[in-house]
Amino acid sequence: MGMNGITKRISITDVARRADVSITTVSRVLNKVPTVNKEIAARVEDAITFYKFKPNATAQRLARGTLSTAIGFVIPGFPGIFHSFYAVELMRGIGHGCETMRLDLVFHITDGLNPLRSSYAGGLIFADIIENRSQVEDAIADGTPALVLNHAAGDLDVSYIAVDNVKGGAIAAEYLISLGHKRIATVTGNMQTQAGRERFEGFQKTLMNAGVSFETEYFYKGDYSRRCARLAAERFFALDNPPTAVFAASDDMALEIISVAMESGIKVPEDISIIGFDDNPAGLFGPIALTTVKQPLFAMGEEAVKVVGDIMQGKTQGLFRKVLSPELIVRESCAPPSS
Amino acid sequence: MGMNGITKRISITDVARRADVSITTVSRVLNKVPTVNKEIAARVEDAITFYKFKPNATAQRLARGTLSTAIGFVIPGFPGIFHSFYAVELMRGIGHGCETMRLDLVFHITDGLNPLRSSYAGGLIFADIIENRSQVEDAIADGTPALVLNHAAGDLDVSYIAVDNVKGGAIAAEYLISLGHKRIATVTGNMQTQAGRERFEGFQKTLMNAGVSFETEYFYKGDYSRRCARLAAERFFALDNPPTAVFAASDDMALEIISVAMESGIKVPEDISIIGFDDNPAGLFGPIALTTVKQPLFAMGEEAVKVVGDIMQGKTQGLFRKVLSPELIVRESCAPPSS
DNA sequence: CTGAAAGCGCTAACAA
DNA sequence: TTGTTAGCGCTTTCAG
Repeated sequence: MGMNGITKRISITDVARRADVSITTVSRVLNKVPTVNKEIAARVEDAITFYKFKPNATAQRLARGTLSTAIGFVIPGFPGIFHSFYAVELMRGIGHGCETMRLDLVFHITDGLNPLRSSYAGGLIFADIIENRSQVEDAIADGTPALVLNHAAGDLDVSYIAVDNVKGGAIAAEYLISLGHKRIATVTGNMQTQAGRERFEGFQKTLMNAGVSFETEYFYKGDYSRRCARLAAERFFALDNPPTAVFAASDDMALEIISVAMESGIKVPEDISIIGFDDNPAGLFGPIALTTVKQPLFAMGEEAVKVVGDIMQGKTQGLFRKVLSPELIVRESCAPPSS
Repeated sequence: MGMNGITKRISITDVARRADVSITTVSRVLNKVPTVNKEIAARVEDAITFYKFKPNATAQRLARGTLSTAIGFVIPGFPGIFHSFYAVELMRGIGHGCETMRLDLVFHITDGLNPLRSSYAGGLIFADIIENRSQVEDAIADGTPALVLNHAAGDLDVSYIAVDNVKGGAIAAEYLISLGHKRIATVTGNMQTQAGRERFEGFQKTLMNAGVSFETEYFYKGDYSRRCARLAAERFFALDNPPTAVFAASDDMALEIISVAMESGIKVPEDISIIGFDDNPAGLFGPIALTTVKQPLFAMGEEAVKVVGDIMQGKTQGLFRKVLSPELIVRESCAPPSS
C-alpha cells in the first residue's frame, strides 16, 4: 500500500544534490559516458535508485533535439476493421518494424472526420484511404512524412505501398477459367476501398476478355466479412443455374462460403470451387486447404515503417511508391467443374 | 516533387520575426488566447501558414509541465495474439477510451523479456501477464501507473480489472449439467494464461460437485485457436463413448467444433451441445447461433484507460481492483442430450 | 575527469 | 493588449 502524499516529482537536480556532484555528471552516468570516476558513478547510481529516478523523456528529447520518434498508424475505425486479417497483419508488420527501428508506435483509430491530433508523431502511416482523405491532405500540407498503404494514391503528393489488386482479381479469374469454369460468381470486398473495387475490376475484365459471360446474379457486393459471405453463398446456391466456382475477395469470406457449402451438402471442390484472397493461415486448417491469392501484408507494414522512419531521420527524401504483385497459391479448394 | 535542400526547422521565433511580434504573441494565437488584437492575430496566422509552422510538441509539453499524455498498451507478442477476438476487443475498448480521454495510445508488442522502452508513457496497461511479469514489476518499481487486464494479480502491488473466470467455467458447466448432460468434454484455453487455467478449474469443480465424472479423454489442452479446436473435436468425435456436450474456452474454438461436427454429419445441438466463451459476434452467424459465456472485453479496455488516465492526472491514487462477472448467453447450440 | 553555462522551443507569470 | 523575463529538465560544448 503505497504511502500517499504529494510527492513532488524528482529531477536530475535532486539526484545531483544527493550524490554531491553536478547535474552534468548525473547526466553522464545516465548516458553511460565512460569517463566517469567509478566511485562517483556508484554514488550517483545509489542516488538514482534511492529516488527511483527516471529521466524526463520529454526534456531529453528537447535537449537532444531529436524530433518525435513516434510513428502514427491511422486506421479508419469502421466496425470490424480490427477483425479483419488485413488490418491485423498490417499491424503486426508495423509493430515489428517499429520494434527494430526503435520507434514508438501510436495508434489512431479515427472516424476520418476530425483532424488528427498528430503533433506527437514524426511520421504517419495510413492503413488505407476510406473517408479520411482530408487527414492525408493535412499531413501532406504540413510536411509530415506520410505513407498510404494498400491504396495507390497517385492523385495525392504522398508515398504509398500498394498491391496490384487488378492483377489479383485477374489471377483468380484466370485460374478459374483455366480450370474450365464458365459459371463464375464473386463476392466483392468493401467497394469503398480501392482494393475492393480493383479486385472486382480485374476479375470482371478477365472474364470478358476470355469470353466468359458474367451474369449479374453471380455478383454479390460484400464487405470482406463472413456475414456477407454467408448471405452471398446462400443466394448463389439457391440459383436455378448456380455457379461452379466463386471468387471471394477475402479468405474469411471464402472460408465462410465453404462452411455454407458443407452445411448444404455441397462438396468443395467437386461441386464448387472456391478461391479466396489474402493467404490467411486460417485457410490451411478447416476441411479443405484454401486456394487463394496471396498479398504480402506483413511485409508491407514492415517496409512502410522503414520508409517513413528513414524520411523522419532525414536519410531519404522524396516520394516512395511501390506496387507489389499478388501471387496465386494453389491448394485444394478449386478443381475443374464436374457439371 | 518537393524541392530539396537542407531546410532548417523553423520555430516560433521565425514566425514572430516575420509577423513582427514577440514570440509570446505567437504563442498566444497558437493557444487561442482571445485577448489578441485581430489584425495582429491575422498577421501571425499568415506567418504561420507561410512557414507551415507546427509547434514542437515536445517543447510544449516540457514548458507546460504536462507529463506524458500517452498510455502504453503492452501485449505479449505470442503468435496469434492479434488474431484472437480477445485482444482485438480489448484494443477497441482501449482505443475508444483514449480517444475520449484525449490520450495517445502507444502499442508495445513485446516478447516479455526486454525491459520495456516505456519512458514515453505516463501509464501502462498490460493485456495480461504471461511471460512478462518482470515488466509489470518494473512499472511498479518506478511508480508508473499501471493496470493489468484479465489477470487478478493479487500478489503484485498493481491495479487490475479481471473477469471471474472460475465462475465463467462454472456457469458453462452448470448449464450443461442442468440440461441433463453427463458426458461433458472441454477444450481449454492457453494454460499459460490465468484465464485458461481458471475457466478449466471452475468447469471441473462444478462437474465434481454435481457428481458428474470427468474422464481424461474428455479433456483437451487448447490455446484458444481454431486449429486446436479442430484437433480436439476430431478426437472427441472418434471416441467410443463420445461426449454429448463440449465446453470450449473461446467462441472461436466453439465455432470450429461446430464446423467439424457438421462436416462429420453430427448435428448441433441434437447430437452434441456446444458452449463457448467470449460472446464473439461471429457466433451469431453460422448455421446455429452459439450459446456462450459473455465477458465484457470492450468495457474492460475502456475502463482501464479511465483508471490509468485518472491516476496519471492525479485525480486518483491507490490501487484499483475489480473483478467482473461473466454471464450466460443462451442461444441455439445447446440442448438436452438425446442419447 | 568534472563542472559552469548556454541553450533546446515553448509557456506563463509579471510588468508595462 | 503586448512584451520581458524566467524557467520546464535535460544535454552539450567548453573550460578547468
